[in-house]
Amino acid sequence: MPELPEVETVRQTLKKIVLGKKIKNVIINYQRIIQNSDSDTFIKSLIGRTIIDINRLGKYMYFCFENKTYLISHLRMEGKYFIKDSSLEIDKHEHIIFQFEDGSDLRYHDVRKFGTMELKNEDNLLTTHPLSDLGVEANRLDGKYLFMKMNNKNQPLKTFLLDQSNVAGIGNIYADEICFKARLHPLLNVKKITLEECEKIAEASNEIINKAILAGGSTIRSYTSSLNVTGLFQLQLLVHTKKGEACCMCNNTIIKCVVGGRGTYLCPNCQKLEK
DNA sequence: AACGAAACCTGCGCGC
DNA sequence: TGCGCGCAGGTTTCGT
Repeated sequence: MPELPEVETVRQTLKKIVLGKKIKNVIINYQRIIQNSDSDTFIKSLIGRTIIDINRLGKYMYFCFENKTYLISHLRMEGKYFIKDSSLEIDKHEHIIFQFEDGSDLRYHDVRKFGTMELKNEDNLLTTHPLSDLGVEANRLDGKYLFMKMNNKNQPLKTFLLDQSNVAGIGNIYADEICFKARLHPLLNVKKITLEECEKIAEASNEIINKAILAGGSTIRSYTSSLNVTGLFQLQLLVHTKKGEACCMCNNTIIKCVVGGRGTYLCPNCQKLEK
């Protein structure tokens, strides 16, 4: 469940529950989720730590501990967190389990095992990959920034928007919605995009992402939701998942195509390649 | 620099 | 019921 609004929702919900909790033990059932550290080091670094904050940049969430160490977590396609009593049986998809001193667990659940976790310290948190490579947050864009980033690039608009070093936090759902709101074709080459159009893209992104955060993100195609929180922004989606339906602006039929290998929804009448 | 395809994984829905 | 295929909200890597 992972674009900016969904990760932000997880962050806010999780923060209310785990702030101040102290880690008693960590269980790793699938090692590959841990990046740049062996299981032993990972576990030893976390035992005794108290969570004092949870922050987010783009789709990366990070836990802050009292000794100025950090744990970056990326949910990728299907990562979720659950809080459970430590005595409850461990689900086969619960790969990393943080056991707190109060008897509760924070369990990382990931059917496809694509998610990642990485330990950082105060010195390298923001200055090394991945956080050092992120562009501006998808709800804090301005046209001049986008226009500058597009300079000398030769690629489709959607590909540009999905590149996290250009804009942090946009994924496949919101990329489609932003292109539609800006009335631009996802395949439109960024070298043809004007400053004025960049202003429209920035405005569309800021508005859509902020509305989605307020709605708790989107829940599509997922039966269980992280922390039992189900977003409602899918009710406000205008093109994504709407193949065959009527466009809300012009009544033409929404089509589905492929851009950069990703399923892409658009209105061929509102979003024309040639103007 | 840019593209596609493959890789990392599992599960679901579909047509036969 | 079973099987194979395509698809999935992400990112990295590799070959052209």
